[in-house]
Amino acid sequence: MSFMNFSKITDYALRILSHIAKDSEKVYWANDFCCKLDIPFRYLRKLLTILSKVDLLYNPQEKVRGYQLSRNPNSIQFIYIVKATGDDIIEQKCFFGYQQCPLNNPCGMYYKWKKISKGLISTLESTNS
Amino acid sequence: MSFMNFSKITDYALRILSHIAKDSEKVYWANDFCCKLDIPFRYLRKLLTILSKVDLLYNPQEKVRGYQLSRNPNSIQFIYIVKATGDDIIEQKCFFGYQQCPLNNPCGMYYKWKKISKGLISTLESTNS
DNA sequence: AGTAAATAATACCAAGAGGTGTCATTTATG
DNA sequence: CATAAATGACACCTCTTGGTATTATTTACT
Repeated sequence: MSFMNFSKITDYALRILSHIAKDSEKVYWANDFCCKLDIPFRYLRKLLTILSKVDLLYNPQEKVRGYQLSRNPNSIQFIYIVKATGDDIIEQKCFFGYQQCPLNNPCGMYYKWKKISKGLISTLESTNS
Repeated sequence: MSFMNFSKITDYALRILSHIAKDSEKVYWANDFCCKLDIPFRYLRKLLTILSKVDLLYNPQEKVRGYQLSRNPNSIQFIYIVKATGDDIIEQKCFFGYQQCPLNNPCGMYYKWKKISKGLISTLESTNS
């Protein structure tokens, strides 16, 4: 059922970081995201913790609440967010789902599929807010 | 975790139908697919029944075992197989996973994403074996 | 007729993703 | 100091997908 879509957690992470990037000086609280970004509150809180741990977000000063981007928004590629939240298996499987092609030579889908996934990856690499 | 990949059932269906297309005159049995296509036998059997019901496969003569394509392989687009096995939600969500864009105007990702998914869809539509 | 092989139908099981509840900890503020 | 608000940690629940087991039915073959 999930096809050409990111997992929920990746979607949510992209929403959050894009939202923060709009005003990267501000310190955000969980409440700031909850309603606007349509993410269940408890799940959001869990996700924010995860994003802090992979160093995408941080608490701006020790012992102060809230979140900010951990670096310049222009330096955070979408591909990094996607990988950080688990969707890191791009290109690993062939079109037919085999871990490695059971044929000796690439099948007819190989180049078509390669082209599509390359296009997506380059888009994710070139996008940062 | 599932990103730029079809669901298992779609993968399997594509494997099966592509395999049959190699010799569309032959009558295939479940056993013919099992090992070659790396699909668990019980699951394969269930899937074959599904593919019969959506009219991709059929039992060639009433009261005869086995499966054949229900039509000319050249007329079965990959997109049809993908949709028949449930992965039919292409293009329905925006890049950020919203069911509909919460902005009034398309966001910056809209056209990039559209381009990618259009590319995939046209590939699936133009591929039939 | 009897048996084996293939399929249908159905229920069940397992794992992972998405989501919730609860409690403890930390800091700001009165 | 006491309280409220925000966060962290952790256990737990639910739903879907992928996969298995069981039984019944149908047909070919002897």
